[in-house]
Amino acid sequence: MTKPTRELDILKLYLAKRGLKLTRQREIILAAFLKMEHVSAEEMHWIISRKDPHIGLATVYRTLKLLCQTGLAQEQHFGNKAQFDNVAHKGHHDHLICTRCEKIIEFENCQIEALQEEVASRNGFTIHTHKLELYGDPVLLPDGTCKNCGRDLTDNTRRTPQ
Amino acid sequence: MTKPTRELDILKLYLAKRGLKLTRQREIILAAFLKMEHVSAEEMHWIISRKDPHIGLATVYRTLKLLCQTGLAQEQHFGNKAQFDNVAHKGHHDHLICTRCEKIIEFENCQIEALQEEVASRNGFTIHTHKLELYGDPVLLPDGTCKNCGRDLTDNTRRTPQ
DNA sequence: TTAGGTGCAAAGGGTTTGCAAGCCT
DNA sequence: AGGCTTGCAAACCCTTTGCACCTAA
Repeated sequence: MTKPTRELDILKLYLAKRGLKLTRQREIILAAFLKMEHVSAEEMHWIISRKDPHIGLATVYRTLKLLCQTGLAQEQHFGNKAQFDNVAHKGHHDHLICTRCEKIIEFENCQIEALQEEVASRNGFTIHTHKLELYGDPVLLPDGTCKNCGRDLTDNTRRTPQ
Repeated sequence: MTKPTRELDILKLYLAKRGLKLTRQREIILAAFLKMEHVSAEEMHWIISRKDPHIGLATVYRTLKLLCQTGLAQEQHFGNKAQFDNVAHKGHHDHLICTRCEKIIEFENCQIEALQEEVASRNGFTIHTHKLELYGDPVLLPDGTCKNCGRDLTDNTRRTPQ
């Protein structure tokens, strides 16, 4: 039904190992998930509704959690909403969040990670995972439009850190 | 009623400037807040219930948000719960979170912050604030007790990153 | 055939809001 | 006195759960 991928194999293996099943819904959700950097459950629900309008939101939640268990996804909370990151494609990364629009830029920086390890070991811990979010004001052009998204942000209020 | 502090002055000024009022509830909550590094709304509600059992949870939420606006507090989300950090006392800091118990260690690291600025400016942003959480496994002693909290953690499951 | 999975709707937990009564200034 | 605040309860939002009906293996 879906074209075979390395990620599908990972999922199949995970399921087989514990007697779980590969369903049509899981295949559809995985395929959609692999096409993006990150999604919230509701976004995913909306996206796959075009493939099959009968898949329930609960199934989306259950499947995205499942993908986290396989290591293909990673859950991140922004405020009170959760996002699921596609780790399979890009590896671990951090987030630079625009405080004026909804844009989220992903990045990675080895030097920062190294310093994190240092802090942790100084405190008697080994890092298992981490989360770094930078909340930034975009540089605006003279006319008040955002250099990044092009919108006029003169009067916008800031998005607060979460 | 409460002993005067620099923080109380900051709050008074903020309120006066926009025609808001200093109430008994706000004084009680601020005084309690200044004694701790961070609190959740429910913890705060419980703590001040000893001073006045009639203060509602909604008032606690409203007041903690107010403290964020004054710059005395900063809201941080851990999973689906929010914590309010006492910025007034310690300045900005990051969190090292034990994945085995509920312990949260606060730290700050200038080198990491400098690298963050670098990442942001490379992407056309100036950092307004940030959030860094390290999720770590504590070093266990030979008998399986945690070097940090002293509890036996042999069989515990991990706390997941949020 | 038989776990395990699904959809739906209801329950949950944390946070916010509407409103009448209460309190600062 | 007038408007900001409060407490209470209901509303909200996102997420999880219970359950009878499906479905992969």
